[in-house]
Order: sequence, then C-alpha cells, then structure tokens
Amino acid sequence: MADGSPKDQPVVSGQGASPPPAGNRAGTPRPTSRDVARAAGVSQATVSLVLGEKWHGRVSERTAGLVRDAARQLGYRPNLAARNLRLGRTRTALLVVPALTNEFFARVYTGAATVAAEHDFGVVLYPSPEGVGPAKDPFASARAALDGVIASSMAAQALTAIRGTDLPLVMLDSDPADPGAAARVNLDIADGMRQMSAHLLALGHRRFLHLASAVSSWTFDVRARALAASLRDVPDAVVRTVPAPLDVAGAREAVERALTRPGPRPTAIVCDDDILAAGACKAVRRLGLRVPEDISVTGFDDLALATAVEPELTTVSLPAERVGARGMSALLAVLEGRPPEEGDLPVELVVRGSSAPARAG
Amino acid sequence: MADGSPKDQPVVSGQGASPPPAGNRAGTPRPTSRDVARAAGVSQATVSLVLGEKWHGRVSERTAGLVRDAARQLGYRPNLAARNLRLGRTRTALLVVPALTNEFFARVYTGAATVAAEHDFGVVLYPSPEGVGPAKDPFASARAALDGVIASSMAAQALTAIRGTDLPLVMLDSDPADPGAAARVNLDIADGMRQMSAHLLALGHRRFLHLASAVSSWTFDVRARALAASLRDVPDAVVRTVPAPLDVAGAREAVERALTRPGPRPTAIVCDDDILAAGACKAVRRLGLRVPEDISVTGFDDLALATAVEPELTTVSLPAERVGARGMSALLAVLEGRPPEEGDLPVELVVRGSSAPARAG
DNA sequence: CGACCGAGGTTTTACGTATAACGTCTCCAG
DNA sequence: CTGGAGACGTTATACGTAAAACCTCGGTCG
Repeated sequence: MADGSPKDQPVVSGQGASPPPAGNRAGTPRPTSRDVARAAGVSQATVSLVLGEKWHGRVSERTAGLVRDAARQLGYRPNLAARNLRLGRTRTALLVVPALTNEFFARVYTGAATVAAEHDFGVVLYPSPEGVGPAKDPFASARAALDGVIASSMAAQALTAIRGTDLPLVMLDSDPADPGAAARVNLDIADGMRQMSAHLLALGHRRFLHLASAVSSWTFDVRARALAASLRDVPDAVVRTVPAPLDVAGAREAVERALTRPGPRPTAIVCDDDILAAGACKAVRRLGLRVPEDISVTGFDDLALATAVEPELTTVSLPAERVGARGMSALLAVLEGRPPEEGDLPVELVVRGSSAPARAG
Repeated sequence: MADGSPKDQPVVSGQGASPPPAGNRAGTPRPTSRDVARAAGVSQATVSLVLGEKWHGRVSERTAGLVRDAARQLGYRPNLAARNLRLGRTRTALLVVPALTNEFFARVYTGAATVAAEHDFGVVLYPSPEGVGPAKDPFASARAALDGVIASSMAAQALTAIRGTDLPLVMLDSDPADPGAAARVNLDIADGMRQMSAHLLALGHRRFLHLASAVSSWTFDVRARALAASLRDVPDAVVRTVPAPLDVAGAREAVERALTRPGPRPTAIVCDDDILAAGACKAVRRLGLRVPEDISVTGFDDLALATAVEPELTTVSLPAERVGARGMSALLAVLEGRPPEEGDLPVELVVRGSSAPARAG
C-alpha cells in the first residue's frame, strides 16, 4: 500500500533531507495535518481521526502507526486556531483577578490552572485595570477565544464588561445576592471572623481596633459585619474601625495615627488581611509597645508573610488554591450541563504568636 | 438616512424586539461578521474592512457608520479563533515561569502583560511543572496558538520542550553562553552582589555565611561567583556556602544548623533571596542573637517581604516589572524583524536595618 | 445469486475571518 | 462618444481542522 508507488516519495522542499528530529528553522512553515497525511500515505481525514483518538474500529492498527510515526517525524503540532474554529469551543477559561502580586490570587490561579490542566483546559489571566494599565476590555486583552469566565468579586470594574456577554460566569467570593453568575464559590469568611473574635474574647480582649481594607468589596464587608455581630452580645466590648490601603506602609501609618489618638487604647487589632497585620505590628512597635504582650494583632488569609514576620501571625487560613480549583470545576460543570458543587469552603483559625491574653487594666 | 425605507428594519430572530444592549441569552449563537453585514445591508467583506480600520478611501463614511452601528447593536465581537487562523498569527505570547506565588515572577508577568496590552498582545502563562502538576507539554497546557515564548531560565524543565519548536524564544536571566535564544534579558546580578559585598566589607565584616538557593539556576550561580570574586582579594575574608530550599522555614532550619556548628561564627549572612533572609533572621533570633547587632543579614530581590519584616532587609532591588516589560518588547522586536534592545538591566543596593557594623571580636 | 454488512478508508464540507481580485457607476477629458 | 480613472463595494478564496457522508471490496447469509 504505502510502498512501490513512485508517488510515495515525501515531497521535501529542496536541498537535502531536512533533519527529522523537529529542528525546524524559521521560514519553513509549520507542518499541517495534510503534510502528515502525505508523508504517511493516507488522507488528511485519517490523520485527524488517528491523532484525535477516534479511530478505533475505523482505521487499522498498522495505518494508525504510520500516521503517528509521520506526525512525530515532522514534529507536527495541531494548529489550535484552526481546531478552535472548527469545534466552536476553545477549552480556555478567563480568570479575572485584581492583581497577581497579591499572593492570595496567585494561589487562586495555581489552583485553577491545576484543575484546568487535568481536564485539558487552559487558563488565561486578566489582571483587572487597577493592576495593569490601558486595557479596558477584558476580551480584547485576553486575546484568546474563551469558553467561560471565572472572576473575583474584587475585580468589580471588569465585571460589567463581562456581564454583557453570554459566556458562563463563575464568581469567586461574591455577594450571593447579586445576579448573573452561573455558579459561585465562596469562603466561609463570616465563620472565620467569628472564630477569630471568639479566640480574642476568650483571651480577655474587649477593646478592639478593626483595621479594614480601604478598597470596598464583599469579602471585606462580610468581615466587618461578622465582627460586629460577634461582639454585639458582649456587654463591654467596643470596636473602632479604621480603613487602610492594602500595603504594609499604609497600614502602619493608619495604625500609628489611630493609636496616638486620645482615649483608651485597644488591646487587640483585628486586621482584614495579613499584609495589614504586618503593618500593624510595625506601628505597635514604633510606639514602644510589644506584640503580643501589650497589644495582640491578628491577620487574615494566612499568606507566606504570616510566618515570615515575628511574631508569627495568628490568622485565619483561607484555602486559596481550593477556591481556584473549585472555581474551575464549577465552570467545567456548567459547561457540561452538570450542577456545580454547592456550599462554602471552610476556613480555619490558626493561632500563632501574635495573640496573647489581654493585659489587665 | 436610516429611516424611511421599509428594508431598514433590522431582521430580528422572532418574538418581539430583542434587547439591543447585548444581553444575549445562552443558546443564541454569537453573531458573526456576516450577521452584522446582513443587518447593515452590506457584504461581509465590507464589515471586515470597516471594523479592521482598513476602509479609508474604499468605503464611504456613511456605510462605515451603518456597519459600526449594526455591530454595536448585535453586540458583535470577532471570533478570535477564525481571525488567528486567517492571519496565521495570534498576537499571543507564552510566558514560562517557575511559579507565580513567587512575587518576583508575578511582577515579571505584570510587566510583560502591561507592554503586551499596549501592543494589542496577549500573554498566557505556563507555570512550569515544579509548580503545577501533570502537564508535561507547555504547548498542550497553554492552549492558545502562540507567536512566541518568553521563558525564565529557572523553568529549565519546560525549556527543552520549547527548543524543539521554531517559535522565537526570549530568555530571561539566563546564561549568555547557552544558545537558542532570539533575545535575552538579563539583570546585572553580579554587580548587585558586588555592591552588597562592598557594603558589608565596608562595615567591617570578614566572616560570611552565604545562604544559597538549593535549586540550581544561572541567576544563583552568578550570585555565588560574584560573591567569591569580590572576596578573593580581601586577605582575611572567609565565606561558607549553605544551600537551602526557597521558603522561610527551610531557610531557618538551614541557618540554625549552620550557626550551631563549631568554629568561628559568621558576622554576616548573605542570602540569595529575601525569603531566605527572612528565614535567616528568624534563625539568628532563635539562637538568642540579634539582627543586626550580632549578625547582619542581607537579602536579594527587594520583595514586599523585605519591608514587612523587622528589621527591614538590606537587599538588592531587582526591577522585576522591567524584566517582564523588556522581555515582551524584545519578543515584539524579534517578531517584527527589528533588533532587540541590548544590555543588562541595572540593579540597586538598598540599605535598610538588617545590616550594621560587624561586632569587634 | 443478490442483498447486506463491516472494515477501512476517502471526499467533502463547514467553521468565521481577512484580503486579493474583480465589478460597476459616475464623471470628465480628448 | 470613448476611454480612463477614481469611488465604492462585492465575490471568491484560503487558512487547518473535525467529522458527516460517502465509497469500495471481500465475505456471509437467506
């Protein structure tokens, strides 16, 4: 079949045999499935069947082998643009997050990418405009053709553009009330904050400073509400809220200002975030006080930072990778018409060195 | 203009007027350029010309307006898969990095994505296998069709797969000796380490512990060589090298072991990385010593971590965003046949609180 | 012996876009 | 009144793949 005929000679472009092991010099156009077909002595359709693993019972073992060999020889890789066009699906999801330099979102990405890879999916990122400059349109920026979107509620600006689309949308850590999401993956933030306040109350703390994120977002609102709710029934508990930008220096300044104001000093600083907590610790020490002996400081997120500083932070550990993984799983479920998994992801209080019993008086 | 003629009625699919502002329900297939053409009463080619901004002198202003209106009405977005197939280019680059949870690489990505967005390019990530699980083939994982690759030399494993390709490759922070890169973006790491050792020598330090990364890579080799070279001419200088994993806990353990060995204690610990330095600080204090009074500790990279810990780290500031930005610019240059910008990016010693004069004796 | 069947392919088509090649109509100079 | 020459579009085609529909041929069964 494949031998004897004079037409079986593979048509090489010119001077000498090209080196079989892939080493394509630029200028040589990439081999297509038709080139593979020619080299294997079969039709292009057969190549597609074999390489797509759809050939069982339709193509002989022998022919399939020939095709695979030819593909390997030529270093064939399918043209994804063509494949995507043909199939009308791209197996690619867009992940919209505020900024990757925030370790939490880097971990969310990692989780999403891991699950995606297991299902032969790709993840392309859109760090929304606060992070990266001029691109207004997520879809222009993420130049890939997309099957769906996973978006953090913190990337509010980008969300409106996405809503104008028929793409399935999975929301991360977002208000269950707002509509338009095909699925939702939330952390049990309120429970985390409840555990934290219970921990501090048990240590005898009653005067709290709540160092809150200046950027408003659902997750941060939940923290504030849960803290307030926890303290509502404690007679002598008092909490003051101070907003701060999400960086160490800004947090430090905000806390320094707050602590030098007249009136009774808080004995514990509850922070919305580990970064804020790191800043709070620095502020406390700048004022000549000690953490945790004079003032306890607690974080939220359990980033690498939490165990890098001293004392190590008492914080609420959030399963960031699981958020991303579950977000991707939910999107896959939606795309396949299955119901996505329900229920909030649990969080966990981690007690370390930055919290201690309140000083008497 | 648009009214009066009975044919001006837009052809809507059926029951009642569909809400013009985009709200596509799922099930309705996305409008194509042909749909826009039909709605505007022109041919598909004209739509392509107008929306591609290639129409000046070939299409009247009036017609162009009609096309744009129709496109807006239908919420038309071009099918990128089709466009990519047609053009044979995708305006998408692959960025290969070891792990995004490392702030340095998150910043590299940010820089690359910013420049890409300015040139209407996309960036898709491949966090190489040490970071994410089962995907062996970068091209299978990054499901996009690609125009080029930007790769950190730290993602060694993925590089071999990429080399078998004719895609233009820009290497980041890599050995100038190894071949196969169309362009290269390097930091002047050696100069950074020279500045650092000069700083410490000026403070009177002579006995050094070099806390090196356990993962081997060109950037880390350069640090070691530059440190050794700097100390070569200093008569009484002595340096011992200890490898450590790139996390705080591992670094702490490595340093604790090193410092409890018999023999004269180093007065300065030079770390390959801020994360290692944070661990080193913790080790020093665990042994009852102080930073910087008893032992100076220095980092490398100038991550957010460097100013979050106490004392703040003396370190070498690396322009991570610029690395990414320049990598992307270089790739664009290569793709357009222009020569990429040459020369290493400068780095800067930042003196903070973790380094101090060596204790006498 | 004719109809049917399965094995092992091949031919053909469609996906949506960009653009080269090709009309058509009007206006104006020779 | 003929022959360009713009101005303004249209028709036709190709990109590479997946898969539906279709062939061919030897054997089998009624």
